[in-house]
Amino acid sequence: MAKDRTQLRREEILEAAVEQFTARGIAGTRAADVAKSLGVSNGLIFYHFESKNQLIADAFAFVVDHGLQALWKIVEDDRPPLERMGRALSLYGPDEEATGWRIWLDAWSASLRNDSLRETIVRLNDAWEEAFMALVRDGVESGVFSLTDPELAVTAIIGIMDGTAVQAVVRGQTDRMRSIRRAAARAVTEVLGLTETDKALLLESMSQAK
Amino acid sequence: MAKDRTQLRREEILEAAVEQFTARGIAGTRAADVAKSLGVSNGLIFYHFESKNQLIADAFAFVVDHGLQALWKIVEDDRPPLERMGRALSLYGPDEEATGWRIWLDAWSASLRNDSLRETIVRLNDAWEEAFMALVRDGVESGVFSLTDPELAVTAIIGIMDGTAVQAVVRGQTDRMRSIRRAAARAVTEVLGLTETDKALLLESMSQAK
DNA sequence: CTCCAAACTGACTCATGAGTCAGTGTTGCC
DNA sequence: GGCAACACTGACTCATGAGTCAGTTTGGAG
Repeated sequence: MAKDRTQLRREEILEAAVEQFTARGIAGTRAADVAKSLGVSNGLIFYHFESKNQLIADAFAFVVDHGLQALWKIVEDDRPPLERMGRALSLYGPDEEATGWRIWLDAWSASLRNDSLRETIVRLNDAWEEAFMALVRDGVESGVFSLTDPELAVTAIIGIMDGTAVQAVVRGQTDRMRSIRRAAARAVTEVLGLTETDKALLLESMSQAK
Repeated sequence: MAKDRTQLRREEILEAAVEQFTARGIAGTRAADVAKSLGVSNGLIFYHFESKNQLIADAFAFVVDHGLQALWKIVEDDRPPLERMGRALSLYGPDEEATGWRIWLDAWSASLRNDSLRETIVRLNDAWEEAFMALVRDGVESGVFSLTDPELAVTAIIGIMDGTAVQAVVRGQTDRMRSIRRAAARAVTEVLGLTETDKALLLESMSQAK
């Protein structure tokens, strides 16, 4: 099932759109920006997508699908739970520039007026929850994590990560932000109920680049 | 120091603007909407505010100032720390409809392109951190909270609350949301290291309306 | 009461950007 | 190699909404 010409072009446009959204924000991106960045005509965008709103929704569905593929590769790996958790957390959490997260603040806001985008976001959130839940259960089963209520732990972890991301985007790279980031990482190890050795290990793997 | 005519009008406009932002979103609100809701002319908005961006920034500064006043009233009260924490959390956290939070998702996103708004948001975040820090210290001092690192606890609490708010806005009032909300509230009691009795008390006071 | 400055009006300009469409180029199938 | 069908172009329309401005009203100081 080789992707046909149209399919390839659509994906090219989606990738370019995401790039532009990241750089200019969703509202700040004109259809023409996407076209220009690909060296194609304005009209082509609307040849392949019904409207700008649809392009936005499709673009997010596209990144979400790719992100989730990467996530499941980590979760279903046969490495020890602690390492998988570290990898999942650094995939999820904001990097130093928080570039990847800017787009999500935009998406949250845009989802209030774009139902299909909202559905994509909920799908993403559900998947991450499920993934963290699987990881937490594995860790508890193998005795590395020590906690009583996985759901509570997962909610806390996701909340801490989202919250840190928001701060990271709004505050940028400041001293205050660096200390928040550290505190957040340590709070997660706390939630998981790790031994001191394992805390250090997790922090180590979280601070590594993807 | 009676507020003069101009000052009053400015505040009227700011209030109306916030109302409109909540209902239509920041990007979806036209200067004309604000004017219309007050029954004044379009031009008056620009007589009192230099630009729409400035109106946005000033409107947020306005709600922030009011919110923070309410916050400090709670923090500096002479009630026991547990009760003050409960009150602060229910002031901060999203209510059932999460209406109050929609505007913040918009604000985060808009702050990426509005520096003065960004500064307001950082000021707000700093103030909440300071407030929670004070509450946590008081609670630890009086022996009600049992935790080793206040900064870590505050980062976790704010993260959990922000994260829950994001979910609440995106998911709306669903069953999944209700369970997330419960898990989040309990995760906070966990972070504070409360006794079973105090956990129940805090949950009680958090679930009460403002 | 008079008069001036400040508050206010609303019709206007102007830039912007989504979406259209008539026409051109390209592919690959018969 | 001819001819659909599809991919693509780019100049165009059109709605929208921020911001302007010349003129009008108002309120309060003298």
